[in-house]
Amino acid sequence: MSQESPVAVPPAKPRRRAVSKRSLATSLSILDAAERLFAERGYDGASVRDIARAAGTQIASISFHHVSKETLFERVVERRATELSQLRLDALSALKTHDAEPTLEALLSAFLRPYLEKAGAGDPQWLAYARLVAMVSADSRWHRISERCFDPTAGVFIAEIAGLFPHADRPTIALSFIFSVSAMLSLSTSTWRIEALSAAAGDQPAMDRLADHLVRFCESGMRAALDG
Amino acid sequence: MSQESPVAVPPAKPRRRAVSKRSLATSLSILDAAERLFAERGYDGASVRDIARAAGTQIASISFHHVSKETLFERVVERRATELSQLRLDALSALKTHDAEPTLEALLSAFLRPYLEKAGAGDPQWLAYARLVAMVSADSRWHRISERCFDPTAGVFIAEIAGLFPHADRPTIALSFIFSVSAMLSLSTSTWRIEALSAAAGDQPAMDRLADHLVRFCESGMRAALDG
DNA sequence: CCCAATATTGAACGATCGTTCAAATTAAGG
DNA sequence: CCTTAATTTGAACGATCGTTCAATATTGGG
Repeated sequence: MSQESPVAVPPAKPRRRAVSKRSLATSLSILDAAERLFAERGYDGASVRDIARAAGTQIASISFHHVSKETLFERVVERRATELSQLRLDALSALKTHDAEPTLEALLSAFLRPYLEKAGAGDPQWLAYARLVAMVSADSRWHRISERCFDPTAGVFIAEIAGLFPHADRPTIALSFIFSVSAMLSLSTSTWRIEALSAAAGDQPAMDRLADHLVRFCESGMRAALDG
Repeated sequence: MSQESPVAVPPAKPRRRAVSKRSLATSLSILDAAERLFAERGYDGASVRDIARAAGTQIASISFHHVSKETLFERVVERRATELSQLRLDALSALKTHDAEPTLEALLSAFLRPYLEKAGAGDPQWLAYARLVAMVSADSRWHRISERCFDPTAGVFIAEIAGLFPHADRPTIALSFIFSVSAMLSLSTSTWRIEALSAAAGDQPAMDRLADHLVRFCESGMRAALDG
């Protein structure tokens, strides 16, 4: 309201400075630790103190870099979701350049395989990620994340599948698609994963067999449900 | 160590008394409220205070009737698991009296339909239950519950299916079975359930179509995965 | 009906939760 | 190099967590 001096006030340009390498490393290690602990114990089961300890920082750094626990969770999910969506859409466009009409198996493969390959490479962060997706899909609390991160890409593939089954209505196709996605997620969420998946992690042939099994299951299941 | 009086001590028989009707009602309403809140918010997300308030009792009554939050959770899961297992095994034995060799579709139907019929009857408690099962299956913390409540019955059905596919090895059959179960659970855990399942609850024809769709999907998926 | 076992109540316990703050430290830009 | 914004630190906040306790009320059995 009052001016302390009559001199011309400089436009007060708050110059932005580049982020330091250390700051970026801190922010990243928090995301990694949060991803691991959220996947292990769920959103409410993982405390920001545990996350900070696992990341090797202070709890206050989490608020500084990621605002709050809730936005931290959203950023953890979003980070890999965008990468995974890109891989799926790339696989889809690669399909559409080769053939005029992709097969159902090819479409399902384009959607299902990118994650399985990431998890099969043995990256524990990717193994944890599927459990996060399952949590987000199941909890209405995270409905916003689901809409923003997963639904658009799923919609593209459902539309493609709809082209192959002109006589099937959209809800029926969507239902079959949900069956397929949940079967994929079960590879990471079912407890037996220790003896099957973890043994297959880094073991590419075993992971390939798992992926083949899944694609064959979903392809045939869909065809039976949509042809009738 | 020291005897206060030399008189013969009576054997101190602590006579058991019957539980009052009110006490039983309290214990039940706690189980119901816990089932609803655990399913809505997860184990860590639901507080015993919220559960007590929803049940219309005091928090201390929860400890009195159900020891701790952890055993309360176990009892909530166990209650319907035993009922559901019985329904499934009954359906299986009914199958085996009619035909010498049940079909794959009949086996899957015997396993999958009992829950869908319970949920389809419109009981919100049964609708919530599938979300609990999904939580238990995904969280290694509840591995003990899973082993005790779900694995035995699943093992029986997997053994039956193995009889139909003599050339398929057990792990492959188990994997296909997990795909099927996760597809069934997705009917309750996927967020779209509000508009589809709840609308279908009480609407028997719609629920029947959902169940038919699921059984057809799993039957065909399994056959494709196990025949190859 | 009376007594003892059972059940409910209301309050409190210590522990941990997510968040916030001022002070200290680090590093980028002129 | 020096200034200053960016970042890290350690401590503290109020709120809520699961559990426990003594006191009170209720109920079944003789």
